[in-house]
Amino acid sequence: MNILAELRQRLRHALESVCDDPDAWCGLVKPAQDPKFGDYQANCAMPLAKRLGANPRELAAKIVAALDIADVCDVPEIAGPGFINLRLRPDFLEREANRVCSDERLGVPAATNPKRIVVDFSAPNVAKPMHVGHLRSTVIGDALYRILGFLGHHVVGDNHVGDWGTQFGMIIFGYKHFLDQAAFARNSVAELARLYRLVNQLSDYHDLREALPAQRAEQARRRDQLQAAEAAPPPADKPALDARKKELKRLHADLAALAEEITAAERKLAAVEADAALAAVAAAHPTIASAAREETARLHAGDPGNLALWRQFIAPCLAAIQTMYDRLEIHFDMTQGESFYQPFLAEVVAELSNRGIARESDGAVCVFVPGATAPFIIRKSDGAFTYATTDLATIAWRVRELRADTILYVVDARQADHFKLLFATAELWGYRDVELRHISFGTILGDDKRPFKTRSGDVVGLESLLDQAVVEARRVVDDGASEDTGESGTAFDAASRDRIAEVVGLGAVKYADLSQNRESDYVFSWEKMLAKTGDTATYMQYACARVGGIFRKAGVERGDVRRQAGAIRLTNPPERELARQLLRYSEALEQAAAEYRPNFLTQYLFDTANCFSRFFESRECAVLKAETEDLRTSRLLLCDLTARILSHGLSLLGIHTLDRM
RNA sequence: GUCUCCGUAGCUCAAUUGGAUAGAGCGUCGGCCUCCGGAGCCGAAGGUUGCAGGUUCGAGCCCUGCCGGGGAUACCA
Repeated sequence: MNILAELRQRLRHALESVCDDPDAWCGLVKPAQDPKFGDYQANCAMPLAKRLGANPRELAAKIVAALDIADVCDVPEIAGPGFINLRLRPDFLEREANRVCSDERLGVPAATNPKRIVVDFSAPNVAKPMHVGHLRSTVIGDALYRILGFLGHHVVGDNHVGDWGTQFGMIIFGYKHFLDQAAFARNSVAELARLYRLVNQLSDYHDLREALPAQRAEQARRRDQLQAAEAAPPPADKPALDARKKELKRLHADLAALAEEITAAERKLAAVEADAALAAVAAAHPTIASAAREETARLHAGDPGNLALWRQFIAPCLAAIQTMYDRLEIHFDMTQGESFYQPFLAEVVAELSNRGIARESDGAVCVFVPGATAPFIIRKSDGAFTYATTDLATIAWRVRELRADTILYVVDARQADHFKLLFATAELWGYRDVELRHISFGTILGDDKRPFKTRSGDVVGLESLLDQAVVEARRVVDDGASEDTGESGTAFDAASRDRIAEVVGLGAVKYADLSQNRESDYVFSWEKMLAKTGDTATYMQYACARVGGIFRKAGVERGDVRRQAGAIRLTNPPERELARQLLRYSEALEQAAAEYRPNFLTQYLFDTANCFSRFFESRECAVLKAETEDLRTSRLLLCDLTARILSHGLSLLGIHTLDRM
């Protein structure tokens, strides 16, 4: 049972006698902020009284009188300006706890009207190695996929990989001109990545070199402009003075940004020119950028040679990213990249054009969404389609073939504008029944608060991050963190230690990302990623291992305790707190699903492990040395239920637990 | 220029969408293994929620204006 939902339902009935729109108000039942206010609180009396012109405390009393919850709560208290405080009855808590104990679904009801939800996540560019930037989409998307699935929805996980864009033109060009046969034979993916980087670097080189004189001229112009502005006599009145100050500051900032851009360009140029061989290659291919674009165009036009190369490249690239997913245990129901939608693109453009939704502008075919400044370009002036076109075709396909009710795009916040235009265009096109949602997440920043890079300027590879996390975890295991207990680290054989390190290490990385509110940017820190104390997956895993320890010491199988005749009894505060917390699992999942925010679940799990630790350490809650046999069974059941919920909750985040660690 | 997001404890982040005395973790300081696993527990210090107004019973959250910082902004995805 979802207790919160139940209380809302009860309140709704009570409100029927007070107002004519109870549905609008019953949502104002919330978990209490402070234990002294009870377990839940209804905050509806104040705003409702205002609307009805009544006294809020009197209205609260009226609501309480109409409220039929004697079987669930003690008599409600009315506090402060009109809060209705609800305290769950001990016998209700016991009854529910015992019910959940024997419930496969741990008290979480399945959705009564399941939806068909497509979760579009991860979506790396297959031509490039995965890096930390891919972690958020992958991990958050996977968690949402699992949570929504457990809640009973029909979920389709789709990895919309980038397998058809300009990067393949670059690789094809690189393959034709710079291939190292031996390296390709040894490790095709690494060699393709090298070719991509090389062509990219050379294209940049020429572009930057061409742009540099103009940039320098611009820099000089702005410097003069700034000097002139600074030399001008300061205006007398305050507003004008402020405006001038602001203007000067802006000029300074612009100039600094430009200078930085020029420095970066110079550094890139120098990197090529310092390497004689590289400089020679660059000189030999002055039009490399357009040549690469032409290779892309030929591929898109169906050129047999390029298509054959593309096929040859795509398989090992997909296999390479698959090893990453295997390690992270990320599952997709389909991996349908951009290339899949290629046959539908022309039709999308034709239809939107014919229906007057799109029109030509400067040679490109665009949709001008009312209220938006930038156009949504569905065909470039050179005739090529864009990812806008692909995304539209993808919506059509998912609605037609998958009967999607909802499509979630787990994508970086920087693409918010793109999705706004995409969704608006889809609506103009007639897709009004499908719910399209951008599950946006913030950028990973470095210590300098700018998008994350290592000192060398490269992004941190995903694999090395995972490796380091596992190595770190292995070190803790080898140190024998729990050596005092008689279950020391040294008691584990090498295979067990590897397993523990892998579970703990990967759990730490995933949890660090999931416990963050996805909307906010966050500063990447190895320390945080590798942490094993505090609000970490390790903390929950440790709680599970402690439960395992208790049962080992008791010589009892966890499943057996559940099947025995005993029952949970709540005889003191730590037991009660723990039980109440365990009964909230359903609420936590609903909340996480409603906002598509896994951090609500991590928060719940941390609170739960915390409740358990207090229970575990409390002298009044000894399990094995409980005062009576009944109490011992009751507490064993509480331990078992705690571990089941922690374990299950973590599994929905893609994180394993261990019986011992 | 326009649009958009953000500013919370020394640091990294929460805050149940307008609720009661703003919470965690890390770090710092002080207590806990004669007791089921110390990867733990208990406690302390630490805040004018960037600033100034406004809306109301009530504001970190909503409105206005400033200050500061990201991001996006016509043919890369």
